[in-house]
Amino acid sequence: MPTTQASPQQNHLLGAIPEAEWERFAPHLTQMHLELGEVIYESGSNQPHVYFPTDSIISLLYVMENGSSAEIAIVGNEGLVGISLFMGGGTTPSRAIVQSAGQAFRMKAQWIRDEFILAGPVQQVFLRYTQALLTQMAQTAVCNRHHHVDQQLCRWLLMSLDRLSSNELTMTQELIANMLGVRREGVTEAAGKLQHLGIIEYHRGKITVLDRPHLERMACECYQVVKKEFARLLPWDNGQTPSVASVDRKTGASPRRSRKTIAAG
Amino acid sequence: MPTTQASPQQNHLLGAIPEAEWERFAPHLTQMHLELGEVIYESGSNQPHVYFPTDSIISLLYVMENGSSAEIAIVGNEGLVGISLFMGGGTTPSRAIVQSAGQAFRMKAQWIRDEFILAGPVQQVFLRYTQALLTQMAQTAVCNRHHHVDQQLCRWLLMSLDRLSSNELTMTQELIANMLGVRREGVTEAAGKLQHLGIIEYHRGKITVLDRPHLERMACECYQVVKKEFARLLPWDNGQTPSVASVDRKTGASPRRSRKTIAAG
DNA sequence: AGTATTCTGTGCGGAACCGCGCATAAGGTC
DNA sequence: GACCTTATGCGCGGTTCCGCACAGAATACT
Repeated sequence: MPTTQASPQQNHLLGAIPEAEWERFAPHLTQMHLELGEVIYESGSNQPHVYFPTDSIISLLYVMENGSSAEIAIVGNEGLVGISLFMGGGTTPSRAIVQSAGQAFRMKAQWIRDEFILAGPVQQVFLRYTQALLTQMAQTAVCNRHHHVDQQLCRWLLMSLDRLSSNELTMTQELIANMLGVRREGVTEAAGKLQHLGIIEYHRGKITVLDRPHLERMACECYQVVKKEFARLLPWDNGQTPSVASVDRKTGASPRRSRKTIAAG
Repeated sequence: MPTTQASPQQNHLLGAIPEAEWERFAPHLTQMHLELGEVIYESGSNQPHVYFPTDSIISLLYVMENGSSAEIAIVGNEGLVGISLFMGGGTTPSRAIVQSAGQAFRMKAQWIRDEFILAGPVQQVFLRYTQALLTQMAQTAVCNRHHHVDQQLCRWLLMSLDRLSSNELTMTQELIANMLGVRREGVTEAAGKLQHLGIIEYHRGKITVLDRPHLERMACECYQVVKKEFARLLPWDNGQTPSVASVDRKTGASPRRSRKTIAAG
């Protein structure tokens, strides 16, 4: 597996860390390749690292006693996995699993804690992200209650798409079903409809989105609510255009600086 | 309406603030009476205060475009309403509404921010609570996905009960239905079953819990998951016995101090 | 006391999903 | 090319919940 060199700033949270803090922060980052299906973090166990995905996607999901599961939230290059480390709990009841293979940077728990305790800009950025994540979870609850599988599939595809640079997902319907917490056949049916409408196209685990605007129209309001809240809370991160430096607004985060890569893991 | 004098420490979060910080903190608290149905906070609007319920209960719920709603989380004397103030966002997409009338203390947004920015024990306590709240939301999402109305009603009754000192709730089935995001008739049916089993008894908006252990057995695992996580994250708050000083564990929170009441609002 | 309002109970048809079993087909492997 | 594994398609009966309509009963109002 080629461990491509990636820039830490491809993760928007890392990209938002001001120069002064970055000097302390960067040396402790290690690049990782994350495999599809890899369990980054198991429910209730101590989490030794915080992960900052660049082109990978990680799902937080809860697995019930009877084995069925449901996705709580999804994390890509806009966020990080491991908030319990700086929030104080150390563990969470959910599992973190790689939903789309790719690169991520990670950092030892202690370094994060040390930086966080300084209560500087890094803390502010992480807390804002935590609130955004909270909104995502809340909206997932609402969506699970009120919306149909068809709409939820659209929302899910869009959220995954936002966290990748391409319009193609590598993901079987079975896995999507596990994330959404529904039957595989339910996803088959919903995906079939979308394919007939010419919105997506898929073959054995490869889903290509052909008509994104249409997909957005078919999704429930939940998608937009979460997206807007992320844009509001993390204004430097304006979704679609990750690597373009954007104007900072009243957050104490300074603009991009020269890029440098970090030793690969 | 009799504005009974209450002690701020009846709120477990306030009760966990160490003496030194308390000196700064307490003078800015004002006691309030909250009416049933009162909207403490409206979706997207700026929130001028943080609320610390003592014997009131506040629900966070999201109201959809079509008017239907779903509860995201529930806050009683174990917590606070208004985390977005110190998390950095200032607003949230959800509404906060009084689900059970009673007393609460509140504090101006700016005072909370000032205290929070000191990054001391108060910050630690609030962040731990935020993580607990996050768990509650996550579990709500799971519960909405997988569990039946019967089980959810049990969970909801238990969670409300935990936040009150009595075993009686003032709450119509219609309101419960709005919280759970289901039909009123669904709640009628579920509640009817519980009544037939002798677990609860209700008459026009008064619900009395007769057999709590049985209720717990009928609830889904979600209730225990959230409860345990609260106990772990907020160890001074051991549920059932609010006003008993308990051993502190590695949280920087010191034991109870002499009680004093604050000017009523 | 009489009336209005609110809360709860019930029934019916329909929609969305579930669990299960099995058929088909697309790729990988040798 | 033959085989095996994996992904997707489809059908069937059953359950849960929805939307709607309406009836009875308890409380509030005047």
